[in-house]
Amino acid sequence: MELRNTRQKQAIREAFSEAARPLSPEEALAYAQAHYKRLGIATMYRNIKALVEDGWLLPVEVPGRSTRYEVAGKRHHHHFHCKGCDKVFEVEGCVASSKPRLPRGFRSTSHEFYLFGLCSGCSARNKQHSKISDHGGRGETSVC
Amino acid sequence: MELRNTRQKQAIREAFSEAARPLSPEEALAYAQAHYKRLGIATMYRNIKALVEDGWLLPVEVPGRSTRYEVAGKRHHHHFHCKGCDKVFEVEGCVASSKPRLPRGFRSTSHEFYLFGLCSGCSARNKQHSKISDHGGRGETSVC
DNA sequence: ATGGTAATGATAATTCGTTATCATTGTAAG
DNA sequence: CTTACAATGATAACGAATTATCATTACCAT
Repeated sequence: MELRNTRQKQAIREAFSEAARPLSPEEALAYAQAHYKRLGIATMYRNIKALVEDGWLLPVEVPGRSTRYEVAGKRHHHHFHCKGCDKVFEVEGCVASSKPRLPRGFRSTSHEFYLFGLCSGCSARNKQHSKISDHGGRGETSVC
Repeated sequence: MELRNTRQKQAIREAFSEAARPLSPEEALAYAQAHYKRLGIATMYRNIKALVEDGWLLPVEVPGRSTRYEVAGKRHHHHFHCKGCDKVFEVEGCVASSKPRLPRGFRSTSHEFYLFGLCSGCSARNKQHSKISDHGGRGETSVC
């Protein structure tokens, strides 16, 4: 398997490379169809599965949303989920220092940090059309 | 609606109060049936929905899992998801200080921090029966 | 105690994301 | 150029979580 190099596979890899943010299968389909119009959703699922097994893609599980996928090998980072357009973005840096105290006997092996809010596009759109429901910061976020 | 005080409703509220951790509808059903045996799952879903609307319950969305619910009004905290038993626990304290830098125009309104690993029960069980797959810390967790 | 009706319980139906099926297509080895 | 068969595309099927349906139950104002 995965021995023939099809236009579909190329289009799918290009989609994830270009996007530079985690994509859902449906989102990836839209991006990839810009490269190869007749691409089907089944092929997208099949190839995502294969690319994850190959280690080329990594699943990104967002709370309350379906799984997104991003190209593997990036520096440690976290994710921002836009409530407006439902897109997920990468966030550079990390929530350094502090170490949460776990109850006795608990062993933690990994963690995830998510930010929620409005991306630049939705933030601007929101500001134009209504004055309410925008209580965000200004490029920075206080953590707790 | 929500004007009659049934044994089912009492049992459901007691279940969430006693558990002191976020419960899935199925988990909550098991707890509540200790108080009222003939409780059905449909009633659980109906009441969870009502209690969320009332603000008595809060949804807790865990990456890659179905939604859990916890009683509202608690101090700021985060969650620990046990890979062994799939239960979600509360974690006191927070990942203080640092502020991730967001791209221009992004506005963040909230955040979530998740820890993954093994709870005390699963950790002990794991240590007994096999020596592998436990690379956790000792009650503390380095963040990044 | 009685009765109107909110609430319940069993289960059918729905939704969403994903996987399976299978006839057809097109890559690439010979 | 052929040709085998990996891969695709359309869509059916699936599984899990949740919601809808509806006959029955039981809360509580009277």
